[in-house]
Amino acid sequence: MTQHQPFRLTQDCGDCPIRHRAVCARCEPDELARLEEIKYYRTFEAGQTLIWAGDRMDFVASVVTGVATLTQTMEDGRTQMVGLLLPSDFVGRPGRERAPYNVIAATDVLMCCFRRKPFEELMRLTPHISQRLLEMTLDELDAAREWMLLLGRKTAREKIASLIAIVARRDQALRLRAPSGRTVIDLPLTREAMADYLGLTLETVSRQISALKRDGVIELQGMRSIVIPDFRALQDEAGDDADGGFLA
Amino acid sequence: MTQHQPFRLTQDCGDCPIRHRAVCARCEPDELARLEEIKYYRTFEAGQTLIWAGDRMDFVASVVTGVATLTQTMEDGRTQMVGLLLPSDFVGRPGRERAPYNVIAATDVLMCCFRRKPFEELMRLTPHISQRLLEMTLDELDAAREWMLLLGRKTAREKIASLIAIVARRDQALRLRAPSGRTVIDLPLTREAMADYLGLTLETVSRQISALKRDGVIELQGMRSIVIPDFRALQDEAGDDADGGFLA
DNA sequence: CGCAGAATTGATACATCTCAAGCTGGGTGG
DNA sequence: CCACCCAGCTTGAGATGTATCAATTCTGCG
Repeated sequence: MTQHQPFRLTQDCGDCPIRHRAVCARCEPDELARLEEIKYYRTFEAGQTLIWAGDRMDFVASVVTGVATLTQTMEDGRTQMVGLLLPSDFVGRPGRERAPYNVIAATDVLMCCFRRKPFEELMRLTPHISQRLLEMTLDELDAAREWMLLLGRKTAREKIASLIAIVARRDQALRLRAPSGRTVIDLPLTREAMADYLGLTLETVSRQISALKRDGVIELQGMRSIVIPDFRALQDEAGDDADGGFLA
Repeated sequence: MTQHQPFRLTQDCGDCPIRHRAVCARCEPDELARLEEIKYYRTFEAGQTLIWAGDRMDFVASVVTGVATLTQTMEDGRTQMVGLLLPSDFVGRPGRERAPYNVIAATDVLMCCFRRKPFEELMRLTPHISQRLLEMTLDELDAAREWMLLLGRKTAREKIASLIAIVARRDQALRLRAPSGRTVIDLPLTREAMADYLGLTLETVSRQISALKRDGVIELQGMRSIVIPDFRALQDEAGDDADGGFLA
């Protein structure tokens, strides 16, 4: 399991690993100070459900470390993941009482939380927060739409390649460098979780990963770590435009 | 083809049919006056491409009447619709130079446009606009996520039923009443456009529509008008939760 | 009337699902 | 320290839903 990085729960926002990408990214020092007053940290264990669809949402939060999934379920049990929450992503929606999706920790997760009401109040006073939130929501909408193309039109092999490429890009974005030649990523999802994300069955996921490995597009290190010998080759398999527009 | 409703291009915002749902919905009279100064109307004919993916976006706009589609295309021609723009929907993204998707008029369309720079300026001054835009973007994100469930996990029959149900709900929301027993909707999409929305082929769309008709779930009036004898029955076919959470 | 784009319908192919049987690796207790 | 256990993974064989290819048949319109 992924370990928490050592992280004091009295962490100063200035040292926060997601400071430059999260909802607080645009805040001036005084605004940050006000956020700091109302923030509190919570940790969740891998596998734990943070939020149940339909529950009251009393807080909103940023993912600091770890990975969580947003999941939607039909009555007969069919489930579709509708979002992958990586460090700096925002959870919850100001102005909405109830959570529309299940939020599940894929690894141990550290969240930076704000009670909803005070946060909404603060949003009214500090436009930098709502500006940044709008920006992030628009980015998420773009990501959701890219995912719609994947779900509607890509083959199983392309879907797997796309998932790996997307996680690799996000991973590297946090480290502020673009994925290049040899890249190693941590993909903390079970085959079943990947299947739920990609609209496939876990057997098909397994077969396609085996095929990509056989063809030398990826290598596996243990069960969760993936080596990408040539990122461009992976991107070709994903069927994405060559000029892969990474815009953040 | 759908006709324009008679609509003076010097229309007063107070009489606008989308006044209470569009990006301007929250504006006070003085804010509205400022918007009114910079707005201008444009019409587009059915079939026309309003915006090409990759083009500069010099304006943002609201759909006043008509229907347009947001479309994403892969190099080999596979296409996926990622959004259906109905009256009151917003097009374009403040702060973004280039359009990420094709926007195509499905019917004749009337748009209420704002040049991007002045609009962005106005957004900074009038929080009611950015608040409303955030709200609308969050709603679109929810819609996109509902669509991800459809694309990833629903059968062809459920997909068709869902599309009809969603359009019926949107249609009735504009008229401020919920779809009940007998409902008639206008679905101005070709079979091919529906296929692109649903991640199917046009033949499969045709077959499933025939099947739903055979089973009495829907009736066709001409090529574009659909009668829904019993909305609940349609919703069952769509596989949606019975308590269909329509939240706007 | 006749044309062209759109829709329907049929026959067949194929990708993915389903069901089922092993395999693997890391943790546990004797 | 090793055998066992079990969740997660892999692989196989066959079923099935949707795509593909190919005719027709509608429908609106010049």
